[in-house]
Amino acid sequence: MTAPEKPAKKRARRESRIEAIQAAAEAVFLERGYEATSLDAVARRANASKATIYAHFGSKLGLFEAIIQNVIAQVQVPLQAPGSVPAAEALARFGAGFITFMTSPGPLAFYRLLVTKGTDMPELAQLWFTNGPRRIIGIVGAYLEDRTRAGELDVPEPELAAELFLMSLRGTIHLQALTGLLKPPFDELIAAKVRAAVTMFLRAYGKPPARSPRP
Amino acid sequence: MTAPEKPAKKRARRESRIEAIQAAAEAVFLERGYEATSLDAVARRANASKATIYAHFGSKLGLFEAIIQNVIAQVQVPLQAPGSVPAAEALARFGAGFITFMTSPGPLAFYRLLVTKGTDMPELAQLWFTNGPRRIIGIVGAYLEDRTRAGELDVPEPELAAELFLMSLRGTIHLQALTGLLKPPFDELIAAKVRAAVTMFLRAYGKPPARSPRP
DNA sequence: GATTAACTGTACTGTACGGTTCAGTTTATG
DNA sequence: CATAAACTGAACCGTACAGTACAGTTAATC
Repeated sequence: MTAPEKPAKKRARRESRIEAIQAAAEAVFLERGYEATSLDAVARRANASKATIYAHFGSKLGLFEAIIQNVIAQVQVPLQAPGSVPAAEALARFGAGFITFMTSPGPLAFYRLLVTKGTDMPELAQLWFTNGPRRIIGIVGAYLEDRTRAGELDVPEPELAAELFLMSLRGTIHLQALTGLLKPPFDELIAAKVRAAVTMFLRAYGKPPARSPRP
Repeated sequence: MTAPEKPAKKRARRESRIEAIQAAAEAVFLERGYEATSLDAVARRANASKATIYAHFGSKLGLFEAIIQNVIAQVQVPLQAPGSVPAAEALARFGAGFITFMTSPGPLAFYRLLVTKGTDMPELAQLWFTNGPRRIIGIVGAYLEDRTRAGELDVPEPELAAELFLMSLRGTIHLQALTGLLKPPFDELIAAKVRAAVTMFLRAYGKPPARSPRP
């Protein structure tokens, strides 16, 4: 067996083309959805030719799956690691970060894609769920557990409580943003909703500073 | 002007054809999505001809919008009007009814349609939002307000609390069902989640029977 | 039973798109 | 500078589909 020995610059150019195609495809898929996206449009946007697309990705579906995988791998939800702030403040930051992310254009479009094509690609849907929602819930859950151990909160099932807290925020704002009923910016709306959710959460799981301690 | 005087049986037949087409179109649209639905398939399923479809609905988009409107008008979310049961029980029924509905096949498919085409038809999206989420939240909110007045609960902002409660249920189960990661039945999962949400809600807004009254 | 509204079935048009082919060009390699 | 890998651009094939046209049929009306 002779090793193919791919020369460096050839490989670099090749990958730069692949990246250009991926970037263009991501944009078009997110903007128009799977079915409404034509590979001619992708090629045009990438300054590439359809032949190259097919050489690298094999088919429209292949390209799509590569894009999805890529987006999942690259996305980073901005999660403020809480320093030494009160739980109310930390929760508010978690909540605001989460819902702001969920309602921003990219993630909204990605959510639409996943919701429509997810059933055809279970492994990718699973990957998304693990890397996205599950991971975020895990982070907040860990925080709740930590604060419970520290005596600041009293959360018997941190993971479950984290899910309820975060998901309660994915409420009407998300629905309205998804269906285009609400146009950005909705910072004030978000702030109000977060305040309400934190209040409810602390009424349930907080330890009131000095008055009426829970038995 | 001579009044057209539509005779009864002609009109009946006409409307029966329209209904057949609507039923077929609803099924195909829900199952395959807007783009992937062909009017030939709809015609076949309705035992109708494309000409008739176009005579009644004008275009594919026209048919689609009629279907959406029809579904919104006909849907009834099963909301148990709570009799004289404790709030915990009433909330559990509200919650279970809500999430069971949200994760059943028809509503899931409808949600997918709305999420992908909603931005193109703002009036219909608005109609859905008003007749669906907003209405349900209103019903639960009214219940919470009533129980608060009756002294069984202590909910300062009933509408907001209702939203948080219901939306917290639309959590991972809904996400997984949407993306095909979870196949029915998930009654046990739902029951567990509902129990958790009710517990959290009552910790926040309930009046503990005898011990440690809130100030 | 003649008239007519509504419908079916089929064939057709035009177009858009997934995928392929290929001739010619760019660009790194040795 | 000759070679070869990778790419472009454009033409092309087959198919699927929105929408139209129309000839023939069903069925209600008077």
